[in-house]
Amino acid sequence: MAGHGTRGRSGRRPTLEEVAARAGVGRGTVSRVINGSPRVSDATRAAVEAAVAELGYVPNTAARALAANRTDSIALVVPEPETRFFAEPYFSEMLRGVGAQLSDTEMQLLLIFAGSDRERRRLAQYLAAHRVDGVLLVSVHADDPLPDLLAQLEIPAVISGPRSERETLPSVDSDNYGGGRSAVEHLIARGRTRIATITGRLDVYGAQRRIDGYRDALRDAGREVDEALIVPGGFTEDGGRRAMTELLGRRPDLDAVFAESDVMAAGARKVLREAGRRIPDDVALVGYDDSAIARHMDPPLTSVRQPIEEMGRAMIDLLLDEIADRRPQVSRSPGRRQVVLPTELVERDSS
Amino acid sequence: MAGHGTRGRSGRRPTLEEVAARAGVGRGTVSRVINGSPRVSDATRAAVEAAVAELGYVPNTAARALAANRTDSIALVVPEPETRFFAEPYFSEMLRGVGAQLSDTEMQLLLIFAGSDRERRRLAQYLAAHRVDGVLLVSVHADDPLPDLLAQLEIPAVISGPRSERETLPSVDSDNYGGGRSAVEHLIARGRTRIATITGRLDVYGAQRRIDGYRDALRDAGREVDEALIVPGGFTEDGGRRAMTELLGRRPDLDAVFAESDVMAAGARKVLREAGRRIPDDVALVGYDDSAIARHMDPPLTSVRQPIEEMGRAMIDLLLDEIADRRPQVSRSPGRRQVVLPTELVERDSS
DNA sequence: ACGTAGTGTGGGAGCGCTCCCACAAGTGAT
DNA sequence: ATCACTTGTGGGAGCGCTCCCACACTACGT
Repeated sequence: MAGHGTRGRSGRRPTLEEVAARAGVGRGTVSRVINGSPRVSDATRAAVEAAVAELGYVPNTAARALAANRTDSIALVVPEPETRFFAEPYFSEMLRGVGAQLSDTEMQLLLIFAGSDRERRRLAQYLAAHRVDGVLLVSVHADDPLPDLLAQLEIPAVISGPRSERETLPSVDSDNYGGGRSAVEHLIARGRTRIATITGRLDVYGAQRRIDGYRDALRDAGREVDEALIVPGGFTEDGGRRAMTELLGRRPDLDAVFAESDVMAAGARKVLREAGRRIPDDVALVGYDDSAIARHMDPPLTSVRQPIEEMGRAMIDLLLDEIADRRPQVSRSPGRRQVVLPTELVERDSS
Repeated sequence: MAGHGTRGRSGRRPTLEEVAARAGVGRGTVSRVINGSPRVSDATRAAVEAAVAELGYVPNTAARALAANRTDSIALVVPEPETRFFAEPYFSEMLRGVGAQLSDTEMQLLLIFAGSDRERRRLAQYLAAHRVDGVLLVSVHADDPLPDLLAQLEIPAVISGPRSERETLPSVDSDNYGGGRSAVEHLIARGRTRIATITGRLDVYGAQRRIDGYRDALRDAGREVDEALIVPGGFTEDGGRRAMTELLGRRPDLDAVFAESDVMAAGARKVLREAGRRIPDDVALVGYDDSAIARHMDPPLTSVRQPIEEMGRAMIDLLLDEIADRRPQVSRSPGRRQVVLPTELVERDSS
């Protein structure tokens, strides 16, 4: 219970200076050992390490940040409200990936909400103060001023879900095109002939890509694309419901629906059920996101899974690269860094 | 585009000293203005504020932390894996509450995962270094050493979901007892006579309280508690399934089930369906958590809603109090601070 | 013998704040 | 006029690091 690497639970914490005294070396040497510099003899290093262990020394981050002018922390900015980001699979899975990848480093993770105006002003202050070494951006709209602000302040940033095909920021995305495509190919393989799609918000790049996948899958299978079978659902359940109603009115003979989110699929399912269509017998249904809703739907919903956790990991990798690149003022980033990760179709009973 | 509160987008940021020079005052005075001390004349304050605005001054957090020996940040510790915490309503809602309440302050939020051993060691280092002013603990098991560590280090902490009825830490909880009670009272009011319950993990205090509520609701209605109608489901879907199967075997004539989580309700629902029981006609079903699963179930599931966002807010309130109380070494906390927030029964079609 | 490179190492300077002591100036009682 | 406060202000000291220059000391050439 006594001392032994704990040294006065309530007393002052030991400083570099004290470790140096204990080890019989200078302050600079201890600093070198702590920071893993190679320019230290083995004997000295061992002595310092012993002193560190005996005193239970832990570096003072604030002092380090002040002296070295870096914070060793990155921020995950959540453009909060009403975003799909807060929905089930995204948030927790991405965080899991981010956390896992970060646990190998000394970096800490800050969570910043930028929903309200107040929060956004606060964020701007925050960034202006350079309180983080880098920023992770998620589900940012095309017209959001945040990326520009970051560029202006020269703060490294990585975005998940690029805003367009010519995203300037390093980005991580899942293969929305491939995801849409695989869903439709699956339906075709199952013998469906009149395949509709309920799309997401058309101002979201990823949603567009899913539609592209839908179109190309049909074309490549030699099918004609019937524009009447493409209806927007805005990523909401209610939107899905309305879209499905619309579709049933336009093309009563459809036999499959690809909803570009599980939530919209849930809405569509209700309408189908009310219309007396059986799933999957009369109409096959495929969703997107592989959320809890999909797993618990009746029947369980076939859905496109995105590797969200991996995306989180990839974002951290990119960001750390970006930060490292900027440290010595030489060698700018070689070029754009865009990562696209594959999706996976999870087949269940709805198709 | 020029200067004007932005001052060299890539140049050094202005310091207190520079603001002081600009305003024609001393360093101390600027510090006082920045920190809202009342001991500054109005004229001086105005001059300083003008200088701050002109230079676009933002305090350097690291320097402040070093000099004042506080970090202005708190950590939310997530004892990651397999926790129910990461499931739908909890994580995002609690974070929303925490974030909202924090946005009124200068405090920043750190997210720390403490799932693996490695992460836990890192966390211990982190706390030993006093890198946060306070800690938010969520879904901690009764035998977790973390609370003791925090006490030893004298780091203020608040726990959500007390570990037992004599939790020593300040805590925030929802009224699990009342929640369980209201679910059962609702079923009684609906004329159900043989009401079973599928419980959570028995080592979780909150789960116990829900069972207490179940028991008391029956007793107070003059019913007898049939122990055979109480089966543990461990908070998993599979557990819910097994428990339901067991229940059907023991008491084929039951006409209502209170599942102490939506996930278990989903498992129970499947078994009921396979057994040919109609919901709610033959068997009424009530869940707990009011998650997406409940909203999207077929039929939509009556469920007990916890005010998770408010819980997050309350946790921050408690923690900030705790931190403030500890600053001047006088006046210890007057006593235990335990907050219990009411739940709400959300009635849907399953009951 | 005398450079001429390395290696290790010590410690001064300084990062940008807060804390607090010293002190000037004003206010009101005696 | 004197004393005792109160109010406002300036600036020294110091928080615990990193950076970097200066200085041994060694090990080779020549």
